[in-house]
Amino acid sequence: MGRQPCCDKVGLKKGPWTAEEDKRLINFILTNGQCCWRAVPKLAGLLRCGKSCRLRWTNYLRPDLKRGLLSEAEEKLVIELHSKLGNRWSKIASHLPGRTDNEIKNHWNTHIKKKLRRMGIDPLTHEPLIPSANDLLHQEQQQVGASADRREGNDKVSEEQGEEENITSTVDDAFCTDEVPMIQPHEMIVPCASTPSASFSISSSSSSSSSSSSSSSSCSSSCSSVKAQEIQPPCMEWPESVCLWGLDELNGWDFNYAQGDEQLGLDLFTQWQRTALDQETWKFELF
DNA sequence: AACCACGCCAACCGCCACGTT
DNA sequence: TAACGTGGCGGTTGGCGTGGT
Repeated sequence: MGRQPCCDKVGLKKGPWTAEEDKRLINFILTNGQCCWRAVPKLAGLLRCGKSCRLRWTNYLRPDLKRGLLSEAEEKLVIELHSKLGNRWSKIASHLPGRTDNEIKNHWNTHIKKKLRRMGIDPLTHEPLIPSANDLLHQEQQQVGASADRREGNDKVSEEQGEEENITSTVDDAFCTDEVPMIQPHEMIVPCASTPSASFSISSSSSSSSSSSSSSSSCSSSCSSVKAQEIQPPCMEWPESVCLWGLDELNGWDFNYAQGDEQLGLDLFTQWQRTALDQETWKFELF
């Protein structure tokens, strides 16, 4: 039988997304909502497969994403959740608003794993590591070096260990997954007073990567019934991530590609730019 | 300045689950 | 119930940036 590829891969672009592609994808989703990923590239004028578009949106372009390193609290949460859920990154991500499974997975593999190992904890089982003969030898050699370091004044290793023992113990004491607040769609995008009637909310289907069922249900509705003309330009509070793109880039964007509702797209982005500008100003004031 | 090694992270790939026909 | 289509998930890869030599 053989499985069909998710899309016709011939002639499709791969690799890093360009600003222009991002523009098109964002504008398309702002205009039409998330629907039928397979059709998105065609409709948005992108030479990408639908899967790639979905990944780009959920992992990078979604307006409710937090950027930057995970905070200590978030890290604690990830460790605790991982001990309970294992490598079910999307489930873990659903407990961390604004974080994606990919991001958490990356952070786990690059930071947390190492930390846990340094603490003598198996990152897979969360049990204390049973060192092999080789490890013991290696450890012994390291301890000689470490004690030399300590003599120099900075006891980095023990400091770090102490800190992290603290982390796990506090997590064990205080944490309960049931108590983790889940961000609600309406909490991500705050309607502005100026457009109280705005019914359009992209967050309704993008609250988290685990909300697959809701996303598919919203898809069916937005696919069939929502026309671009019916959509009020959304008024949203864009997170900092959007602002980080820099105004020059935003101002340089144009939305004149063929399929879209050009005026609507323009309105949407004018609004986006304005909000971005506001937040940029706020950032400047902050610094 | 040039080279190399390493770490990080965005993106890809393949499999799976689920819904529809 | 089987076949198929689609979206989602988790593992892996490769490009890029950075620090060291």
